[in-house]
Amino acid sequence: MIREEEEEQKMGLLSKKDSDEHGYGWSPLDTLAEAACFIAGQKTKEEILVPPKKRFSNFNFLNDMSAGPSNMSTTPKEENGLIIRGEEEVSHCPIEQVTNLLEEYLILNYPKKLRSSCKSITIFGQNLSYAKKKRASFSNMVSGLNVKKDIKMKKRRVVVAAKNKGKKVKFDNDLPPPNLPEEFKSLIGNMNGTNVQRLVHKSLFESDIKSQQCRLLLPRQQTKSTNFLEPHEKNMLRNYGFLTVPLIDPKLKQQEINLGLWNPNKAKEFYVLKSPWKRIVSEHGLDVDDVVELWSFRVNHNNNEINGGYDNGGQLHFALVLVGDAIKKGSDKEGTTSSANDEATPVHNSNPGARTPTSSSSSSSLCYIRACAGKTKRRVGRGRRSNPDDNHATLTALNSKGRFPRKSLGQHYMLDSEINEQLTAAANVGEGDVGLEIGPGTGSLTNVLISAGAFVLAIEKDPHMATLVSERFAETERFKVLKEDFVKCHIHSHMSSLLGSIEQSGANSRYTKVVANIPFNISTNVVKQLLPMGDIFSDVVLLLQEETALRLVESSLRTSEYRPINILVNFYSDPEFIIKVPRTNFFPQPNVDAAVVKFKLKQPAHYPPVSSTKSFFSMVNSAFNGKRKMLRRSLQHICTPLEIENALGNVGRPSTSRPEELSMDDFVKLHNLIVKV
DNA sequence: CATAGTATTCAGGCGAGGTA
DNA sequence: TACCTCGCCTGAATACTATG
Repeated sequence: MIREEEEEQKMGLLSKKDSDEHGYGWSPLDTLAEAACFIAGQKTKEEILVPPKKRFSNFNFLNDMSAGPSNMSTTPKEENGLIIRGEEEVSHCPIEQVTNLLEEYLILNYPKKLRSSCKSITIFGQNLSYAKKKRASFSNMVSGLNVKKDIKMKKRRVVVAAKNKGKKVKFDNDLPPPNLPEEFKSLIGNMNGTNVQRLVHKSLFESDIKSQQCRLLLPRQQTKSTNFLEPHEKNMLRNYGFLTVPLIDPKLKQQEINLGLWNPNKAKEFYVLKSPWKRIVSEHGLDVDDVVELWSFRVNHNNNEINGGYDNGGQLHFALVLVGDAIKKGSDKEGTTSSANDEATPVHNSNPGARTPTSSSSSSSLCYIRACAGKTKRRVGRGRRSNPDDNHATLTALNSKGRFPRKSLGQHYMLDSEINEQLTAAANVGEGDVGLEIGPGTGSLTNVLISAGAFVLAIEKDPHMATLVSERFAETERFKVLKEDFVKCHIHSHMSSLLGSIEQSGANSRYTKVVANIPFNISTNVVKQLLPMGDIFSDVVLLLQEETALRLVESSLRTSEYRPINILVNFYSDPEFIIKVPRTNFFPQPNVDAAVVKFKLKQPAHYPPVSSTKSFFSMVNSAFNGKRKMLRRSLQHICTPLEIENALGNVGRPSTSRPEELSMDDFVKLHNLIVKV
């Protein structure tokens, strides 16, 4: 037990019984009602008007407000307070007595932990001038009880108040005139930036700097007057809580930052800058009292081609500018200088033809919302049917489960239903086919597969997403989901049981196919696992990292990319590169582009003729283990160098061959010759 | 216009959930 | 399990406003 509580027990203020009695199911409202009963004398709690209220911190004890104190100039709103009505003892009770009684009651009846929860009780009495003087938070009343923690809290507050003295954020427009540094003007001009405006001018506070908090609160007064967001951006923020926006940092380096919204859809919405704000703070050595300005501007204004026809406002960008001493600090950290003395002037296409490398990188890393929203709108414009799995639906589905894509699971959700259709088309999925989907996520691809007439078995590792997708397709009998890790599960037995149940239902399955958007980090493992399953699958269509896709499909002899996986791919399948898929189609956006690859699986009878696939791939792996070694050396554990040289001669290769010089057919022949030996 | 009560603002606290 | 990140909540400071 902590020392404070021991002391309180000695004083008879706290007992374990109290703690148990009030530790559960207690509410500040109950306490206040009971305290009011105590003060009022005879009343029971039920007789006291308790207005419905969520926030309990500002209860006003008002004596007989129905009559209304004669000198009360503004009528308090009932919902703000707990009102004790009509009792003589209260209405005529001197205010100091009310205070004392309240204090006495709470000390006697509630342990410290609970007392500290009703900190702010504003007390009004008939003598209002006295009441105002006496207007102190209850925490201050309690802090006079020699309770260490409360004294400490009080001291801390005094320190904070002293620190902030004189620099409290002004609520009016008493801000210095906007003054965008020349280098920012120039850069924004090069990006064809328009609608340049200062959103926020702010001295940094502890909460903006503290590493635990990782955020910059944007004063509401300043942001609400600027109207810097377009309606669809506001909607996205309200629905999903954040928006990724390209930011020019004080070193003119471009990065992305998340703009968050607190208290969405409530009267008091706040904008905050989130990740990677913490990194910006440390990179620029920002500290309390440093002054920063956040500017916003739009790029690609009226450029429907780039904006996907979504709107004419252009893509939102931010610029973070250091002001005053912060500039020096920032430049000291960087070792460069900057000036910020010019008058702010609007930047309007000062250099329309020029696009800096920064700006081009910006367009390649459009914030996900804009990139994907643009696509959706464009499709609608072409008159295509609206799809239930557009970006909005995908994000809504995630939001409905309170999910954010997990990096540990490599989750990147496809936002473009057209890509899902192309995946399905590549596998030529039709009526009666059986599809295996790995990682269905929100079910956007699943939906396309089912619509194409397939029975779908989905394997989902994330239990939340498995629940989501099973709820979504609860109506259909063509769908089954397994909460398993594909890499570890026995896919053969699952497929057998599914095929069995389909046959029992009287349906005839034509082909079994794999169609999946899999996490990039497990793609090679999945490929290795799937391709040898020509006995159950006819086609495997995967969305892979573009580099992986190219390596699997197009790696040629004598290149550093030529590896055992290429032998495996060609041994078991005929691979085909279908299309490239830009990274902007995913949420969250990965750092690489993707591509659709189709593997037409060979039937086991059509595999290259080797006596044993196990010994064949063992030999291939041994050969590539010593990639720079000649085969006669790296395979000498199988047979003698002379025999290997002879075998290579029979294959038509020089005796000094290295593994990257042999095709899959050459390896097959070599294996068969060595095995014969 | 002065006064005093109410409303608003926002820095800082802190707990919850996610991640390494 | 410790650390990170997020976002709601609290309360002091300040602005607003009704009244005489």
